[in-house]
Amino acid sequence: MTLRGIGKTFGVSMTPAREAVRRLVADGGLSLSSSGRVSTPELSNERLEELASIRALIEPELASRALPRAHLALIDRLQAINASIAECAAKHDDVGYIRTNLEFHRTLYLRAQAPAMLAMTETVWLQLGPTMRAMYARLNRTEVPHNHRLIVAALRAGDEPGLRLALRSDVTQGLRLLAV
Amino acid sequence: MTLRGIGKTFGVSMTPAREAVRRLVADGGLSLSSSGRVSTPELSNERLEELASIRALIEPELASRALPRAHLALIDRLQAINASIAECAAKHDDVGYIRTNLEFHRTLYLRAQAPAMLAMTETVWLQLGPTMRAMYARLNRTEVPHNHRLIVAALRAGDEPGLRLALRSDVTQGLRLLAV
DNA sequence: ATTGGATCAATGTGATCACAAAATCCAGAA
DNA sequence: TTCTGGATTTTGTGATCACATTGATCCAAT
Repeated sequence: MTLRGIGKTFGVSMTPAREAVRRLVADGGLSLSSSGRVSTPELSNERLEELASIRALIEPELASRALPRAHLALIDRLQAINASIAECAAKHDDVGYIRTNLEFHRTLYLRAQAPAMLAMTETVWLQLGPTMRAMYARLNRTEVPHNHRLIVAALRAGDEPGLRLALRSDVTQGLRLLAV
Repeated sequence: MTLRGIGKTFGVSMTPAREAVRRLVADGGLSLSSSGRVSTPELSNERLEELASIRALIEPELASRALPRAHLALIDRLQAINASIAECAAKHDDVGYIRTNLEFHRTLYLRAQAPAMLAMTETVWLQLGPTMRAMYARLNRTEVPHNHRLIVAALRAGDEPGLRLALRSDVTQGLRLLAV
């Protein structure tokens, strides 16, 4: 990927392309080598564990804050997203699976009215992006994650401890698969 | 603050200055209005509470991870930093107080070997920067925070629950002062 | 055929320019 | 004195350029 190429792709000059790339680098979504060349960052196992821990810390908190504001329409919408996830899993559409999976989380967290936490979480997602992609590719999921159903159930029941636990499991589950 | 002015200050052109500013904006340290003008972001009480919550979530975790690696030299160094904090407090040097205060935390967290968490925490600090400045200015501290002494004591004793509690208190203490 | 270096193309960085939009300023009138 | 409206300056954005550095390619010698 070259700056000039990116610029030409989007019909702009080098300057905006450079700025966008630098922002991605600043957020950790891309890493730039010593010579300024960009590449997808290689995540060590330690860093992965760290990022998963951050998710495990923040996302249950976001869910807790969303819980009192979660009305029925939201829960139904989450269930619909789960259906989409199942669909992607059936079609072996990895990138769709990941995208709808994150959409599930984001939809829930948007209700938390905590933009800073959400932004932080999305930064972590961005950094996990390439690795998640590689991970789910060799996983061959075939159904919606069990924890997502637990999350919806806990929301319906207003069960905060159960919600936090389900989220923690859902978030750290991916790591366990990679630790093999 | 103008881009051209910043560039001239550092002896560079507009381009690097612009890039630096945009990076600060991306990290939340500055906010840019609709017309691209930069300004120090106005933190609402809700956002402040949120940022404090993030600190309360991540920083005890960082301290926990640093605890098993904390040798005596580190603890002595933390105590020395506490002395510096007391010095700044005595001289009513607000910005020095804040800086050494954060240096205390960063010194501890560096031992955690968790760069992603540390980066995340520093992002939060960056966002809190202007508000902390205003807060401590009208506070007129005169001595080192009690919680810092508790932190050092917990480190010496290897008391993880105490360490987490002390950190949580130290981090959320500032918020309480502002909620007045 | 392989390897070594030398040349060359390509890319990122920083500077400068043109332009549009926004802010400031100044004059004039109520 | 204060408000208003236009003119001027300022400022951010995007484009283009010059340059240094890096990676690649190619040719020659073993």
